[in-house]
Amino acid sequence: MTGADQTPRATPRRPPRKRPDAAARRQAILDAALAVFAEKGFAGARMEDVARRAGTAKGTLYLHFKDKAALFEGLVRTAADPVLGMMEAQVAQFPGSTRDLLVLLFARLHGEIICTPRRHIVRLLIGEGERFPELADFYFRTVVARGQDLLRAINARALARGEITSDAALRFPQLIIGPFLTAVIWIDLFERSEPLDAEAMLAAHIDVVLRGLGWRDEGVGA
Amino acid sequence: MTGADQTPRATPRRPPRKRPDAAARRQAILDAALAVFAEKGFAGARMEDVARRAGTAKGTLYLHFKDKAALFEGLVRTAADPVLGMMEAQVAQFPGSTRDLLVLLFARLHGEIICTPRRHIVRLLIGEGERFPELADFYFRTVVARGQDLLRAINARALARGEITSDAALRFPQLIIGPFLTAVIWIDLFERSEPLDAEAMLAAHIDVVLRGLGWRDEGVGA
DNA sequence: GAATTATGACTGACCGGTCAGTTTTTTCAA
DNA sequence: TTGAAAAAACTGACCGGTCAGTCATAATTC
Repeated sequence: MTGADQTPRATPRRPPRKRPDAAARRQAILDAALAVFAEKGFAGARMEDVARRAGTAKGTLYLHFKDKAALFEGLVRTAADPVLGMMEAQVAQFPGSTRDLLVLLFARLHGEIICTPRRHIVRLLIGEGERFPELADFYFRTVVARGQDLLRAINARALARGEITSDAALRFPQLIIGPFLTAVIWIDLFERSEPLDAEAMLAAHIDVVLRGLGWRDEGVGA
Repeated sequence: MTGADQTPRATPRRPPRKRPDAAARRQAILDAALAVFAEKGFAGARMEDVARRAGTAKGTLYLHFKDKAALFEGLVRTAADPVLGMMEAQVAQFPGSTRDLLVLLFARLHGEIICTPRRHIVRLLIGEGERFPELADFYFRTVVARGQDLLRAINARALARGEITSDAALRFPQLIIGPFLTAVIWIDLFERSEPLDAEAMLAAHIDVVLRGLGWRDEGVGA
């Protein structure tokens, strides 16, 4: 912290810390919430634990979020939005082959989600989604639908460039994202029982799925 | 329990018992538990609801299961075991092509899991598994490890028959099962937002993945 | 009538959300 | 510049409700 105006410990009633501004505090709450929700699930997470970890009192949480569900929603929104935005931008102006594009995107998914606490959000949503339909709907609109559009765009691009021949992934983008989901789940649940090299698995997935969609190295026109 | 010394005074024909026998009651509890856990999640499920649905009092539950976690464990065990056993038997003596075998297995997964309340167990496990490590370990041993062995056996068989050339699915059985998981999750969470024809998706998956693994229609030897 | 099985009221712990009170920051008149 | 009051931010004890698990009692069986 700021070393200049540190007050001596003589007066215990006086917290020397300056108040963080609203945005910083909100972010601290979200960070704490991610950790606690990830560890305990939605129902099992205690608001008091979130508060303690964020360095605030419980009441303060309710100045920033209406209730527990709103906190969770805020969590999903802030975690997913930047990653998706970045990917959309990259797809929109990627010059190289579709294979290189997929390699890049899965590397992003690996680095930004699988290897970070963000992956817990995915698993959390899966577990709690059915009990909170409005949350599942929100997640569908905010993340899933956008992700599907992204995958469809990639597939349409590959078809147009003559790199692949099958439209299966256009009809079922789930076929592309499935192993990523599996990896997220595996790491959280079974890593202790049997470690998984997610990066190698996703690389194998790209190979298999592209070949399965009729991959030709240079495309039809080149 | 020896058959020789039947109770002298009792009527030889068993009068219809008013109380259901232990096994039937246990099954009734498990059926009720599946419904309630599926709807509310582990933490949200109330033991009293399970009891009411099973037609017993709450205390009776504790005559059959030590606590809530033991009930959940019993649920996982009884739901998964028969399906896996059936599949193992089928794979062990299947005469036809690997494609036909995969079609058959995914049809089973569709009919026995995706289309039944059993699919909720999968989703439940994903959501709650990290909070109950011993449950995740149990599930891994009971279901996941067996499923992997099954998939590896299928892939080894296909390689041996010269039907495919890639060993990717031997190294990562997750690539085969991924879309099935995705389908389970999708149906529970997003069916309302965007319906998914799981059967068609799994059919497309088989096509893509077999082609991706280097499928040859007749195998090398035939 | 003894043994087994079932019951459901009860208990103790837990937790989301509130709010009266406290501390910090801002405002503004002198 | 000052300092006093108003506004804003924060706190945590508390409340109301929930629920897993218990156990004294009752019902059924043999």
